Amino acid sequence: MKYVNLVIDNKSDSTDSFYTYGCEDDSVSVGSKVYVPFARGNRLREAYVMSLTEDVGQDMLKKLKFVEKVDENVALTEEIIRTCIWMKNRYLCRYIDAINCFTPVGGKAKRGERKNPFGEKQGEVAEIDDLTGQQKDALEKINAALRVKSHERFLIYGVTGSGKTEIYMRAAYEALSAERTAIVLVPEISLTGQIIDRFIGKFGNEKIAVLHSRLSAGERYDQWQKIKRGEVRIVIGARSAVFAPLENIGLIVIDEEHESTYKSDHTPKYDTVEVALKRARDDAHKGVLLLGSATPSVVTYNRGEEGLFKILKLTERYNKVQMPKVSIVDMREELKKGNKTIVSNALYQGIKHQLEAGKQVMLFLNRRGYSTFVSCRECGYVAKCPHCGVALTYHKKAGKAMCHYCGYDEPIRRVCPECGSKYIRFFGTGTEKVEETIDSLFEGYKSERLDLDTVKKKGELEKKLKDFKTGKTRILIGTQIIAKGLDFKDVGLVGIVSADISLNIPDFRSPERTFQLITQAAGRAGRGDEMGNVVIQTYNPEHYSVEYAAAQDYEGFYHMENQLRKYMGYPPYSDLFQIVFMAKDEEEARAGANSWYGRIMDKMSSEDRENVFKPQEAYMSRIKETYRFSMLIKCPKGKRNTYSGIIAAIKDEDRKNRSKNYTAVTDINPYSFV
DNA sequence: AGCACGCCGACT
DNA sequence: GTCGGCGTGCTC
Repeated sequence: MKYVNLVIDNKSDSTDSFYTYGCEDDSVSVGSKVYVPFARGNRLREAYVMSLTEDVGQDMLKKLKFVEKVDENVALTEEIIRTCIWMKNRYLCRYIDAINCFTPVGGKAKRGERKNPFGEKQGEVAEIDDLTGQQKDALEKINAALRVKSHERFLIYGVTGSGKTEIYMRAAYEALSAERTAIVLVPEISLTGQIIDRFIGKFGNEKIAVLHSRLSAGERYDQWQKIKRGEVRIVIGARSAVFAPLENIGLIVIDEEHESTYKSDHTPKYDTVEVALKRARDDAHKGVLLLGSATPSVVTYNRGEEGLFKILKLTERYNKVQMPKVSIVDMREELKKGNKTIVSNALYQGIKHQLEAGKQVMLFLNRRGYSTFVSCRECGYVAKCPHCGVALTYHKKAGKAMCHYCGYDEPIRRVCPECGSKYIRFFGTGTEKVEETIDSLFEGYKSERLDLDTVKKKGELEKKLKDFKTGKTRILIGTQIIAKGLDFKDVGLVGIVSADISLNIPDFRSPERTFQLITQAAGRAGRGDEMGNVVIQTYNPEHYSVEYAAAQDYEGFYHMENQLRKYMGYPPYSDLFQIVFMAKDEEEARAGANSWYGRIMDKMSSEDRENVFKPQEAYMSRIKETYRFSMLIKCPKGKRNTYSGIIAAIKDEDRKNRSKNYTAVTDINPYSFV
């Protein structure tokens, strides 16, 4: 007879704690999935064993109930349970939210084997002449850590086309040779078929499993069981694959580590890089964490400089392919010359030249965010918050320009405060407009548009990409969806229609995203033998992120941006806690936000209070009839536990209070603040 | 009395 | 989240 501490699979905050049950089944241990009678109805509930207890008190014994059934198919490991407890504290979610990340949700009894999700794919065996010297050095360091089975972290900073994938594959090979396993994470499964092909080509079909959110419940269950039974040694997938139930993990690769898709946007709002690090360093694995990017996030690179990651640089392109030639077009000059369209003369001439020479063209417009910003068409002035340095957002109803961080607002100006012109405009352009303009300018050349709406239809994306690959489509217009990882040999020109849209999103990461977008997009040009061309159109040609991107100088950008982050106290020098309050009734949401603000201020030291910003109406203040208020807390380095503790304590107060009519959702270091 | 409904509170 | 318990108030 033993006692087990369980977490009940109950979607409620108020039952988010351990319950002690008696257990007579010897096979039950930490990580077991069991069924227990719960609450008055004693209905059988799913539950997970979090820890074992030797003894329980007398009063507890009186009400003690017993484990009734064990589910042997879904046993988690102790390492997984440790990671779940860590996730609960780090992301302020429920235990069960963390546990559900690791379980094969929707795992119903299966009706025969489903077909392999790879289909008849045989994989591609890429012909690698030899590794470059830089690749060899990097690989040798990674393999050395794998050989002695010590936990180490590496960041490969390698320019586009420098051969990072080849290093991932060889490191995975080393891990497998030592009878260990590997996880390979990619930002978007549908766009990374190339990596999967190459892994299958090297390791074969049977050793690899694929995990991502687009699998059906049954497919997911099959993959999960295959991994659990030890039949596969490598798991490739999108962010949720970091939860693969592998044992003896030697290597976790995160390709394009800077990508926003690694931050989960629903509960639990985890950061994949952090979870991967937590798992890799666990004594059960002592694995190597390997991040790769051509444009590492400022946070990761800073951690590298601080010694938390070993930085491995790959500065040469494979086969000595030249970096593209980049030019910046000042759109203010275009306006002065009387060109009011979104295509500058330089871009027009560039496209024309490429099309006539039989080459292809890619055009990017990052229309992310609905945020309309306020700008002067004559001088490029953008209304910014004097306290936060981020662009102010136009609020039509209030007739004001507002800051989403601190709540500062100012009236909409009719006249530009910089140059006095009357050409103050609210910007917000989409890819459709670009398509329309391009089609009228280049009649007879087939163009296609690719953005989020297109990806939603299954098969549509693949078809459009195929048409471009075969040359049927000559001009591809898209959002950042087409900026990542795609490899087309005949693209002679990449045009960035407007660098300003991403630059002016009211977020401290805007310069970083702009730099990444331009660099990634530019990397699509000239992948074949000839040097490619890139044209960047902007109203901010002197902005450091545009200049450094045009110069293809990551480290220059990093040092500039890092200084600014330090000065402003943004990540990596702080963690940003965002708390969103939601309710059907506007006043309930407002009251909840104000109550939290008051209680947080009460619990904070006077020095910490200045890091708490007053709650305000969220930018999207009403979604689906739910009102939203949001609050931001800037948590300085080293105070994370203190601040998390305060928030957890307030959640606890709320847990017991049934009269509250709002929901508070915490997001630590959210991807987007709008 | 008998029942429908809604609120409350506890869940090991 | 979800259930049973219990009070209220309506109808027979």
